[in-house]
Amino acid sequence: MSWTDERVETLKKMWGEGQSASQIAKELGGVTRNAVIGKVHRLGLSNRTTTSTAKSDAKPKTAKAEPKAKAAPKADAAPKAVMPIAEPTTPPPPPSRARRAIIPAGQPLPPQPSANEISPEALAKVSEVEKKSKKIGLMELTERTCKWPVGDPATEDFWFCGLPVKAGKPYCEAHVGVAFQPMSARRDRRR
DNA sequence: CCCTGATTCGC
DNA sequence: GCGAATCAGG
Repeated sequence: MSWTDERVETLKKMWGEGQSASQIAKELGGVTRNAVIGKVHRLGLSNRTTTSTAKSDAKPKTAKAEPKAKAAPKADAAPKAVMPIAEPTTPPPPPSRARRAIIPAGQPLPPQPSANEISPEALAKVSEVEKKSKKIGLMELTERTCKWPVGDPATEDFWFCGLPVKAGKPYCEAHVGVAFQPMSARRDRRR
């Protein structure tokens, strides 16, 4: 496969949307995530503030025998005024509601943690995922199983999602979606 | 172990 | 220009 205009455009679009390289690669097909990343770099639209591997130190196998004199470390302590973009997530509502089990088993309490008004799409996705969930018990939770609780802790109708977590996060992709709101779709909660 | 992006370098 | 191999981090 080659990088046709269309493909490049899809790449740009998805990358812009914050899609991961692997997702993009999967979408495009015929390419690996490496190819995608490589292309992204060549296109110049790389840094998206992610795995800030701002290391200028990459040592490939074949050590380049270039005793390059290291540039003197900049003494300019640029006062990085990083600030704004740091409020993207809203980790409010997840799960674990240690509610007193005084609730009539199987009655009125579907109030899923965040079933308020998260993005409908996200919720829909969650519902979908719940069907596929492994329905694992507390004991089966591991470092990489989604720890999103499903059902009512007060009943037998309770389990954990158990799907593979999304790199680093405690939940699977779908649940990360509802746990970490992008910050929009959240305004307007005035009662 | 899973995933992520970043970089290098032979092609 | 391309992307596998590799690196580095979560």
